[in-house]
Amino acid sequence: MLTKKAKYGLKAMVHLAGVRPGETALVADIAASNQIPKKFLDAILGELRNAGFVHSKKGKGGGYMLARPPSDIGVGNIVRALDGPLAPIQCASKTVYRRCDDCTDETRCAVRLVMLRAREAIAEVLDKTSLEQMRELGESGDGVRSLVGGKAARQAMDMA
Amino acid sequence: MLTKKAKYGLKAMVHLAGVRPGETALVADIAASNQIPKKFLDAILGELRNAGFVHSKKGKGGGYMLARPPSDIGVGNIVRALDGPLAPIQCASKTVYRRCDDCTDETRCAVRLVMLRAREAIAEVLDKTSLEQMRELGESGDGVRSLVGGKAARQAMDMA
DNA sequence: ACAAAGTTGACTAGATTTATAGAGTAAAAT
DNA sequence: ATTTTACTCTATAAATCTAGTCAACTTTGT
Repeated sequence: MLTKKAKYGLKAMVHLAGVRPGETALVADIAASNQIPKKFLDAILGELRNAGFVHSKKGKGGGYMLARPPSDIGVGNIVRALDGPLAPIQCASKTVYRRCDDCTDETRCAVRLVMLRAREAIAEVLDKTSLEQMRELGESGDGVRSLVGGKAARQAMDMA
Repeated sequence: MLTKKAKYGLKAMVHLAGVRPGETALVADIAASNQIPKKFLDAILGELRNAGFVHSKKGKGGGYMLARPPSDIGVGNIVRALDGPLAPIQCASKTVYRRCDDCTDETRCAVRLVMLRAREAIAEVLDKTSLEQMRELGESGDGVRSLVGGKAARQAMDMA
């Protein structure tokens, strides 16, 4: 299970992917339109800033914006920044591997071997979906006919 | 991330799948050979008993045993019993679905739509692996190679 | 230049869940 | 009755989630 931190963070990133490039969004607005506790979102966006995913600006006209185009940001990496490794257990993680204290022979741990496969499956979805693609999923309203049909819709939006 | 409860529970179930049918295993033995805090394992096995996965017997010669043959027990269902739904967020769960408080239009929530796919991927692995198969993975020792067999799998091993 | 208003950022605190330990109770076998 | 084992209840430390207060910075109005 994702923590609420990651869930809120992903929602905020989708929101930021929806503002016109160069413009900013206020924490208060992101919080209101996504029903996220504002102070919690403050902290979350702070972490995302430290991780280099977003830039912030104080004062009037300030707010948050994406640091890179949403097509360059992988969903999996957002989750990693907020919740840590995708792997169900840390000894099955590729990015932040750490040995289990309770395992003598890791290469024969049945739980780890299954969770390696689960990690692979999760990463296959989350690392191959960009923030832009995730946002398009929500726009089209249906998850099944997804990645191909969304691009034209996005370009239409940008023109408007 | 799985909680330690689920991780320990899975290890205990693998252990139980390894005792000869009809025989029991002691909590103390399971705890010792898997480096699990005994009292915690007590509680975990209690939950697994309430969920119908294992039977227990008190007194001398007592202990725990599987309630069904390990080929009839899905890994996903063990995880569900201990940690709840497999889905990264509850609104993406099929077994224990619950609406998000913070979502107005669920069918257009980008986060949910991505997590539905992640859930599908996780369930594909965990629900199609039986406890018996999981245990066999650990027995063969080079489970990664024999399962996936590819270059990526070998690299994952190398990191460990 | 200065004050005021808007906005992020940092620090503290309480409520809830997770992870662990201890002490003792209940049942079953000998 | 004694021993062996599962089971229950309580308690503590850490992490998660949320709210509140105040500080730091940036623009705008005068």
